Amino acid sequence: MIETAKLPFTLDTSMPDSSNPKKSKSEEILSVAQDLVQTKGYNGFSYRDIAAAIGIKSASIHYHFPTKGDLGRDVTARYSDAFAQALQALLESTDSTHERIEGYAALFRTTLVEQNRLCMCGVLAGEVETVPDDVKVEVARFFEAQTLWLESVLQAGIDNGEILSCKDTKTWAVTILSSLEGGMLVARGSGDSKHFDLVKENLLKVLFEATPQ
Amino acid sequence: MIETAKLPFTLDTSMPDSSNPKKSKSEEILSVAQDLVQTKGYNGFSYRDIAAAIGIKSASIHYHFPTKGDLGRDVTARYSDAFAQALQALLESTDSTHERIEGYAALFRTTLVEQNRLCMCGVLAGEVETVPDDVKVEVARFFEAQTLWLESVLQAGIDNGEILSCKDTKTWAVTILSSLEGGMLVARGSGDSKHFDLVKENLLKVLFEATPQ
DNA sequence: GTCTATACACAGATAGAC
DNA sequence: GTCTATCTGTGTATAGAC
Repeated sequence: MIETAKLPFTLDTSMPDSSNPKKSKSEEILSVAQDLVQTKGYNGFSYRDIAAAIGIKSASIHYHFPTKGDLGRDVTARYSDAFAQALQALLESTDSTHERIEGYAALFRTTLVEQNRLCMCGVLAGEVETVPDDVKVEVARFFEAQTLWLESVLQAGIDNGEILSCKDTKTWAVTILSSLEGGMLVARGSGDSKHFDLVKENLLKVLFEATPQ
Repeated sequence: MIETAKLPFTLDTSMPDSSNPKKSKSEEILSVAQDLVQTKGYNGFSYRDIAAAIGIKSASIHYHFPTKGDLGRDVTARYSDAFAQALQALLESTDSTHERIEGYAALFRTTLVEQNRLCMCGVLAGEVETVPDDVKVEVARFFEAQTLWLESVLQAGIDNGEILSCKDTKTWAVTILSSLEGGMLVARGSGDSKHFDLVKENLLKVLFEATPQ
């Protein structure tokens, strides 16, 4: 159950018609923009790409998001919010630290394997020098939120004895986040998503099996 | 000594004049292009940026590299070659597996902290869908070369008893590579390179201290 | 090899009709 | 809200003089 946890902001490219419960145009734009950032990067798409994908003209996008910086800021904040929501749901779905970390990794895996995308903020971090300040701030906030969530989960795992190897929750939180981000990147660059699975499995093995010293 | 190992392809922005032993124009262009890819991404710079940095006109770049795809391919291949050279030198500088892995991590750290850049192929992996096929191939080759080198180093460490925790060299090779790539990315996105150090320290601690089961 | 000049497509963005 | 039309800047790339 946890294994199949999905981020609740999957792009519904399969339902472009009116069968959806009337998703607003702004939401539609943000969905497409999110997909484009995650697959092509901030500098790898244009308003015209978004417009073509949803069947309007690029000028219309400016009505909803005056500048690309506005769109970038909003799409990143939305991604962070959706992620935070998924993490909260994950927290409430189980008390098991192992299941929580598994579920956490599964969020990344779903993005990579099922959506064929990367973590949005991982991509943006790679081109952070070229994005507006508003976007930079959102990227930093995302990573901080991720580590804080992981730290609290790890601390709970230490408290209930599930985790023996972790002395510094901050260190392990950053390690988990970095390994998964890097695993996605290497998998993408290698064209083989199995690389991500190797990293994820090894990471959890080490975290839960290592002997405290 | 190993700690301060440097990649031998640092951009010599400090020496733009003729005091250098006559670096060719093509090399100069490649140096600037490398810096730009590592800091802004493939889609985050233009021929004009390179031209401005070395004091010529963008049209002149086309004489050396007809298309941006040509430049992208060559700069990526050059990066891979220089990296491979550094890895070979590292291999010959010590027999200690620990020192080798430390030295390996130091290559990434130097890039991040002293050069204020990311791994070129890490950046390119994030926008791989937008780069020419030639570049894609080079990126994949880079990651494969990295894992192969790490595997051989790990195997030597197993053979001489330095490493006890590693049963599958492929798994650990990809884990090390991914952790360092991700650590760079998270550090960059967070604006705090200490995050990289936490990941690197934890990674080596786990690899060399973990108990075999 | 590097230049000027230029072509051409596309980028983000705005004005005003509907 | 979306359109057409348009502006202005920038992108890659080429031609031909020097």
